[in-house]
Amino acid sequence: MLKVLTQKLGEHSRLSNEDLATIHRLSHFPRKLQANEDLIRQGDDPKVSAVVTSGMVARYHLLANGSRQYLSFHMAGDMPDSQSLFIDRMDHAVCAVGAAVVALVPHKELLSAFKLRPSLGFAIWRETLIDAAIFREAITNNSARTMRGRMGHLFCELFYRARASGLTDGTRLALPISRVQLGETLGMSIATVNRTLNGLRASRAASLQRGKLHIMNWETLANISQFDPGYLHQKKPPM
Amino acid sequence: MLKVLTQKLGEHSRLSNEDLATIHRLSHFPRKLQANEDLIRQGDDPKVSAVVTSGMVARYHLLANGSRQYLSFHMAGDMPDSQSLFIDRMDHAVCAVGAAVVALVPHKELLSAFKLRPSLGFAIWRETLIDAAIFREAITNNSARTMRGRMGHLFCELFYRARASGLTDGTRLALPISRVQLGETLGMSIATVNRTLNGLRASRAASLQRGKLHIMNWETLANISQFDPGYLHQKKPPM
DNA sequence: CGGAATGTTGATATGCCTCAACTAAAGTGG
DNA sequence: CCACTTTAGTTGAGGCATATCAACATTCCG
Repeated sequence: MLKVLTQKLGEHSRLSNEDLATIHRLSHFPRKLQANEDLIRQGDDPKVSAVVTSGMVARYHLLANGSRQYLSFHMAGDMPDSQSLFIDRMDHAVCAVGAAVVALVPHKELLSAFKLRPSLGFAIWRETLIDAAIFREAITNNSARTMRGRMGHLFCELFYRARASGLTDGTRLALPISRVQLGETLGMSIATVNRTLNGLRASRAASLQRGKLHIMNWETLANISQFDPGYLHQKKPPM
Repeated sequence: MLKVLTQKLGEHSRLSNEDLATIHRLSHFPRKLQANEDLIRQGDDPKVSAVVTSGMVARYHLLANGSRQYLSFHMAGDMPDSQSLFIDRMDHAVCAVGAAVVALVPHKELLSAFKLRPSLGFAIWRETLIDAAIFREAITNNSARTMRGRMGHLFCELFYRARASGLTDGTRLALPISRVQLGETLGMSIATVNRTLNGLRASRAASLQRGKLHIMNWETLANISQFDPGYLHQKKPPM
């Protein structure tokens, strides 16, 4: 079940056999999440960290008016709450996007594993730094790009990351996200979400229908959104 | 010279005397930066990490059209390029905002210090996680708040962080940032930067003149921007 | 099959960007 | 130290992109 984690870490870090063995010795408990169910809430102080096993989860800020700002999306192998290892109170929440399964690993075991094998800790530290790079890119995306560019960039990133982990189906990716959520991710109104989606489909770049993202033309989409995968820091680019 | 670092880490982590001694044994070389000078460029692969000694530095993305998206601001004690410890190619640049001095510490020494004393590594890891929390807040700020709220929130955050490190002068803080940079931070045009600044001053909340941020009324400003410092994860809030 | 949630599209209003003209400040060389 | 140049800041007018509102269509789910 933690195979997804070693695979993910392998995308950017070199792990020794000892490191791998240490990971596979960690206890872990599966937890199934329904679509939209919260895994962690803002203000929580969890004693376990989650590794996504299947499906997709998202981080979000809960705003004063009750609406949300989605911050990032996480798929198989990702640790969406790695920060809770070292930070007590959650400053954001994590919920399932569509149905999902996570494996819960006790903080205590992770921390002693890091003390035993620093290189393993460094790999997960690196993973959290890549998370931060993704956040930075989101700042730029939502602040400096057109609506079209924003949406295209999000689609490029999600598809690129999923493809690196072998989660895509040719040119398609399961992305069970609503229009409202897309708007709360990209900082646009629902009406604009729809019109932008229409535009991308009309340009034969990408479409999102019934929870499936279809990349119609990668070149076009990457061009529209100025997508440069460097910030994902993968060892070998799969495209 | 690394005193600023131990003080900063002390804001969120408990360090043993051994940890402190290990930090003070690190070699470090000062580097003076002129206003606007780059410390690191996008694409670099630095072998040293910087600790800000005085002044302020900023991270930014360089965009295709030559303009910038500023991502974060860092003051005394901060490590604006801690990520380069574990990630080879810089996905963003770091420059001085006004004149600044940094202390450069070789990666090799930091890494062996972490292996020797995991708790020290964990403290700096925690620091990078707080950085990530600040990035997340910037996503929300630039995506979900009004122009007024955005600017107010940035001012609150910078002032709050500076105050925690004893870098403020009553209600004033040196913030040698131009209108253009402010616009490239908050995703607004220069004209809007000015009008928003006028609005905040007219509301007697805050003003920015000749590189000095003046918090005229903290309550008002925090209210305007829905500022909640929880995400900064400091042990004891100074206000 | 019925009700609720989600998605779609048009009309209208408005906040922000763009452009432009101007002012103030800072830096430079004689 | 002052004239000159350059850079940064300020403000108004106008147009446009996007939010808002509203009506309706579709899908989902019990």
